[in-house]
Amino acid sequence: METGMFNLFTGYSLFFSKTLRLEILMNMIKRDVTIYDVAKVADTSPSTVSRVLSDSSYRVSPRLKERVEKAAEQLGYLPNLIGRQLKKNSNTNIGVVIPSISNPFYPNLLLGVEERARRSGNHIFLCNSYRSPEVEREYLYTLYEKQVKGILISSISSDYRVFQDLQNRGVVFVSFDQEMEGISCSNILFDYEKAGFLAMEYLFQKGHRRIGYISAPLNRYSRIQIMQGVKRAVKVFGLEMGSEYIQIASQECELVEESYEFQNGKSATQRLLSLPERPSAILACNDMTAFGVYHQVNEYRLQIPQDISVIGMDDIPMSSMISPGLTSIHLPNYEMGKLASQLLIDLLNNETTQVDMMLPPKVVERNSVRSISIT
Amino acid sequence: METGMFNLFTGYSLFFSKTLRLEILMNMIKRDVTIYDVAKVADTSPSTVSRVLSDSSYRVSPRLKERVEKAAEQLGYLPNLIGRQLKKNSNTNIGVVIPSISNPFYPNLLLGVEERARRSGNHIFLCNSYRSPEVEREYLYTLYEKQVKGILISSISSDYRVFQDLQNRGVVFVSFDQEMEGISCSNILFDYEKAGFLAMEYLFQKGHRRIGYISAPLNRYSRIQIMQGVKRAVKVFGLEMGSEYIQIASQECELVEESYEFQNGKSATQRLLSLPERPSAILACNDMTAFGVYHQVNEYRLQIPQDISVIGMDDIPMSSMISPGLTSIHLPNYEMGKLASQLLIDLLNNETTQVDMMLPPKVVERNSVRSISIT
DNA sequence: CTGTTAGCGCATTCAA
DNA sequence: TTGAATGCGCTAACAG
Repeated sequence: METGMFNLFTGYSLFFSKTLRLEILMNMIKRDVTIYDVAKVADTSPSTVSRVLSDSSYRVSPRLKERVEKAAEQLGYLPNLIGRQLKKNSNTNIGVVIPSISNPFYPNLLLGVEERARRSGNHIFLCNSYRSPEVEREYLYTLYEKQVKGILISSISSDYRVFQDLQNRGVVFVSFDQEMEGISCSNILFDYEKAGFLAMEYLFQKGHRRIGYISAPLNRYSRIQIMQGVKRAVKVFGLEMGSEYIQIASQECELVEESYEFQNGKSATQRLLSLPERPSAILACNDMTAFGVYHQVNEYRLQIPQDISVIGMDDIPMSSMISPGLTSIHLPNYEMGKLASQLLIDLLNNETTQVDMMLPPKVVERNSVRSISIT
Repeated sequence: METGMFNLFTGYSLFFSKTLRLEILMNMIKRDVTIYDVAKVADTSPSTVSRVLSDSSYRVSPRLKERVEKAAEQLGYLPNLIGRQLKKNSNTNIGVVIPSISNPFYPNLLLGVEERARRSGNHIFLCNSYRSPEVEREYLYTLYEKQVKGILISSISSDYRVFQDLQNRGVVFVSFDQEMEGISCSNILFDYEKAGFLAMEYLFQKGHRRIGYISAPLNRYSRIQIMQGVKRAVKVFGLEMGSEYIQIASQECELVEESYEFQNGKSATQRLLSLPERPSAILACNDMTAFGVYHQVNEYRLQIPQDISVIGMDDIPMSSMISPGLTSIHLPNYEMGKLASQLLIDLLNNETTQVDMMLPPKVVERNSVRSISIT
């Protein structure tokens, strides 16, 4: 066994073999092992240990390198990333701020974010704002205090001073699914206008002329855009749809969002089906609302799509499981998550500059729309 | 305007008014403002600033305190929590490790975790293991390196050396939904055995005697427990159910879990409906599987619950939106999230010791089970 | 009550 | 190629 006896200039090693020294050390420390401990065992300096173990590009002789690695292994050394972070003023954490993970729109998106972030060693702070500007604001500042440099956000706030402030402090934002007006940052959006148009076009091509549209309150980017797409389609295809066919929920408490949208779908459908001239098809502003339509149609003892056609938007996983399968406009949220994550990381590394992205929707055809032969 | 002219012992303030000093300072620093900057402006020492701004219990005179707060405000000071963390060797981050957030079982659970964590200033690192032991392992070690002291986990690994190692290093684990065998940590579980029994009991009381049970592969705590509950019910109620009524999927690729479960529900239903003596009711090991049952029953042009009854488990949000509403065994996952979070935080604060919790299921009655009059 | 000082763990400049 | 020294921002002895 190689001993430290020959290392005349290190006090410890003069008397004890390396393994003995190791044991003494390990008994002495209840605290975590640091590069100093590793240095002691490997008979070198902390700086060298740092060079070896933080895979810096710095040259270290193979012999020493090996000694350090062995010592680190023996001691079960794991780096303290907080120390590194304080020193380097950089980290591998990103914040994701969304209204609520319980909205089925987000899990897949988040999966995309995480998948991409993980590949570059990044971790995700998940922040649910619960649709409260105060909670959102609080989270953003805490993230900043935790030195998070990059934040992915689908904001519900309209007070952009917070973002302005944090941007001035160096935080990089990428906004997704919601447009951030009045502030300059990268946006990743679905082309909701096109989505609205596409849905109407699809129905038109299937022979539908009297179409009901059900929307949640027009207080968000997505909803406003869809509405515009719908209106454009009405004009382009020369549909004669009175305003009674456009059901926009009045703004209410949306605390439990999913159930709210389901209810909205139900009640709006009730109104549409009570019209003197029933629509032959209903477009819902999202799938959850479409499920409300399904439910109400069912209560009326009508059949989808025989008696009435339904088309949704978002294409959440459930839409393929329900009977009949819900035809829906697919918004690629997993891809959006990946792109947003990628973009943010690139921005943080100065590998790109601000960009806006627009993701195209596409129709996913299932069994909830029937063809009408035009007479 | 109060000037520093009278503070004879501070070099700076001898010559400049406070506001001037402030401006000079703010121009000089492009970097973040620290307690040293605040101290300079407030004409005091960093330690005093720290005492004031980190709401320590330390007494500081009201006058000085106010001066410090004003200076901090003027400078827009925000604490660097990394510095604090390095010094105190403690933080307010907790890790949550789950198979995949896209499984609709988890979002509400996570919401509970986060809700509770937020109240104590904690942040959530979300880690999806994708059902890969390697990914899980990697995440756990990175969390440790980021000095996360508490981890909530629904583990898919059976190699407990990782947990052992990290526990030795001081990490506190709370396991939820999956039992961690061979390792000593707090567990929060649903009483799946009871849930299985309850479902069967409910069907029995509704007059059902020939019941089909559809399970995913018996490779997890939950599934094994449910199976036992089902078997106990069969015995207790004296049901004569041949093994052909118990459909357990063989172990396959479960990569896209939700769609897998849906498919499993479909194919198992097909087999059950082909039996010479059809079951009058089907119990599915979770709601997603039950949706598969719905789908297949629909393909057979049969009606739920008139022709066949269905009962699920988990009570995911979708179950109340589908038609007919799916009767299901409710497992309180939001509450589980809150409890797990609470427990972990208490453990970290040494305010409690290791405990196991068992959360009771309960039946949520909707419209997918009919009463059979016994002849 | 207030200030001086040291050090948490690490990376890096500088000197050897 | 290696090591000594410094400081990232903060808190907590300790001294006054």
